[in-house]
Amino acid sequence: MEAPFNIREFVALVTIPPEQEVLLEAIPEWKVPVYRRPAEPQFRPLVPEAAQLPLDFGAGEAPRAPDADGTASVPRLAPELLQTQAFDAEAPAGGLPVALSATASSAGRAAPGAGYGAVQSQATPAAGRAPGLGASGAAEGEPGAGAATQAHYAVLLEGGSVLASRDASNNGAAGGGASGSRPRRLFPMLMTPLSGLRALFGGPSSSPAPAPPAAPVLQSAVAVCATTLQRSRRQLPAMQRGASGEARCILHLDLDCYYCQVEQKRCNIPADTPCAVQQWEGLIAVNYAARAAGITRHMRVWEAKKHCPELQLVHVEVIGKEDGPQGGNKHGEGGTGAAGVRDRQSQKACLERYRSASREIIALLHKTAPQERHPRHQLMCSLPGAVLEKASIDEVYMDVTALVDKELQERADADDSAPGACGTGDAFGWGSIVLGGPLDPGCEWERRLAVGAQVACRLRGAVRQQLGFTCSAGIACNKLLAKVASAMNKPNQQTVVPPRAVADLMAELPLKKLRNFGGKLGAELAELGCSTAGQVLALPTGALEKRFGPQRAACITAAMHGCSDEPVMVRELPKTMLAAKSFEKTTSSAAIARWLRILAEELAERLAADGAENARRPRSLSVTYRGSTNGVYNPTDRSKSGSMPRAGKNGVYSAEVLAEAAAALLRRADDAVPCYRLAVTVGDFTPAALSCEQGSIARFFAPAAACGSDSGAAGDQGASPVAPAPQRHPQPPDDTAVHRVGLTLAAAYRRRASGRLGSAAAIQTPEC
DNA sequence: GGCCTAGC
DNA sequence: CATCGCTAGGCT
Ligand SMILES: Nc1ncnc2c1ncn2[C@H]1C[C@H](O)[C@@H](COP(=O)(O)OP(=O)(O)OP(=O)(O)O)O1
Ligand SMILES: [Mg+2]
Repeated sequence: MEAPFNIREFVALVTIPPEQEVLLEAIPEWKVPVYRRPAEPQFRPLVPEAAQLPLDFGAGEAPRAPDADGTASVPRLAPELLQTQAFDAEAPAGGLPVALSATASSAGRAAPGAGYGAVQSQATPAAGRAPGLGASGAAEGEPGAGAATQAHYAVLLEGGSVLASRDASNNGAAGGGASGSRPRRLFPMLMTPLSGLRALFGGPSSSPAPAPPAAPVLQSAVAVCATTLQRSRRQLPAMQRGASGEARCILHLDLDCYYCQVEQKRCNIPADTPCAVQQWEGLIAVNYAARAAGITRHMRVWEAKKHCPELQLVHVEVIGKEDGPQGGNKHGEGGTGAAGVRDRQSQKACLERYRSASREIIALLHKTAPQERHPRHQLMCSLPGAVLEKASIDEVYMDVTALVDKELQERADADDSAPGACGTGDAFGWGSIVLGGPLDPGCEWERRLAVGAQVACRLRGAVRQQLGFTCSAGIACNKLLAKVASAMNKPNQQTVVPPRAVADLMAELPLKKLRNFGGKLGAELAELGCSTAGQVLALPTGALEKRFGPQRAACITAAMHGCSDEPVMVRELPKTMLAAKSFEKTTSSAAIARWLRILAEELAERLAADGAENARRPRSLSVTYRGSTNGVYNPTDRSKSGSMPRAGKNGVYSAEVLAEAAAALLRRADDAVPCYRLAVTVGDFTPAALSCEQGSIARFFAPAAACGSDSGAAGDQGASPVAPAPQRHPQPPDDTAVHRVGLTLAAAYRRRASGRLGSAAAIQTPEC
């Protein structure tokens, strides 16, 4: 479990007498080599939902909601800069500085104390859950109300304890014209005292003992840093914002002809020889050399051979004993190309090779762009490195916003004033292709994307060099565009989408290339005469609403613009696991039982490995079958589900038990026979103790209990082939039909909208 | 719980 | 005909 980001553990306090604002201005900013982003200085709250968290650490301050328009009446940032005390050159043991806080109040009443999220919820979904500086971490002795204007400033450190607390009153400190009421705010901070020291006083980073700086100078550096970060995240075009309103940098990585690469590596087939992976008679992956010969996925083997006789074919691994009626789970496979012992009638495909390679890739990505702060590289606040979402067996999304911040901060720290080196990352000779022309280092968003491109390059280099796989990447401000981009230049390339290129990109973009629009939803839009996103946008007003309703219409329109605030979710583990086999029609219950057994064997094996690796076990089990309705083949799968049977002694499931439980579920179906396909699925994982033994031994102790809970009446009927068949006919798309298209899209929007209004914490739930 | 859409 | 095998998520 990742420890959620938590502004807690340490706090140093700063007093900022108003008159010191003048002093601040006297410090030429160019001398403060912090990462500074040019942006217009209007204030908006960073994270509206976070504003409602109990962030106050001044006693008695009540959380305050933002104004109706989502903004809050916070004046300029200037005052937070300044004079410090108790700000040690040594990083305190409890953590690193993560935020600046400033509270001010005018005479007589406590500051409203609105807390603004000190962390971006995008980059750190967990932050929503962190109580921030809850009452528990409250500073002592923050009286809040005073006679004159008071200011309370703090540097918040990780963790939670409050080291000290200090107020500044207008009177006491110095005359300065007092400003009025200033609600408290928090600013994410990108540097620690140490980095600030080095940045300011030029000690080589290896220098053991940097000279302590004058506290005020240091503080202003810290504050400028925070300020610039703050500014850069305000007032973004909708397209660039996440749900939090912050700019993001999103990568989409997609392995090139994935299964082919796995097999070519395994079988030592050179990349430039035409190669395809077959599953029985169909191709499921085709490498680029073979694509050049016109071979495509879903081609039949004979067809492909016709196009390209020298095509190297590799069959996916198959399991299950060939032909014999018993299931002995022997892993067989058909060599590189030709003679393999494989029998479609008795064996099933096994995709474990690709799953396991996928896990390695994910692990490497995770390692290369760590989610946690580097232990030695403590110069940063503990914003997480990257959020990784496994989107399929060969794709990931990564939110590298925090990494980009970090990189830019480090450049600033190093006074690496080589703005020209806003390179697109060419370390490996895999330059990015930038839509709409080269990136402009003068544009902050493009600069950020350039850093994202470098990160992508680094990640691809790691995958290439350490695992031998090439992949392509898209770099953009949201998932939608990043995915479009990653597919635009393949193989082994990456594509950047700067905001200025989006309109042109979308204008011509075929709908099929947009996630969620490749199916029936896209087909319906095609019925309206649209084949590109631009054409959808050109539809007469009301046309979309008429067809899809206002909600879905709004979602569709946003997508057509290239807008999406869908967050990159922390997801690296599968939520369900299934084994499936389709076969020729069978009415034999022995054959069905045998298939169930083979499926269960595979599943049991995978489950054991997963349990050992991830300390979890599934609670639900379901059987999917394809049968007939009214005696005629029905291509629509149906399913029966129940709860998992009890695991064996060591938490390991035996294939027998699994198979029997599946069979019991199937018995509850009256239309499963004749049967054309079976699948067994497990899911609903829950934490479980690690099993100490690997599955082989536990097989001995198969608890006889069949189906765990419900369905005590397992012995119900089996036959009655001609059942009442309550099924409808294949529905013509008339007006009365349920209109299910585009629901996913709309639901995601609603979810985030409610997140903004209600509990921000609910948006992301942790992995089990 | 069961079915549907969308994707790789 | 129904290309296979697999995953995620939505609605009722
Ligand atoms: N319909 C399918 N049935 C079975 N396996 C599939 C299917 N589609 C894709 N796969 C598998 C094989 C692919 O190598 C892998 C990744 O898919 P995908 O990324 O779409 O293509 P690809 O990785 O083969 O080529 P590309 O270079 O275009 O990404 O998933
Ligand atoms: Mg791919």
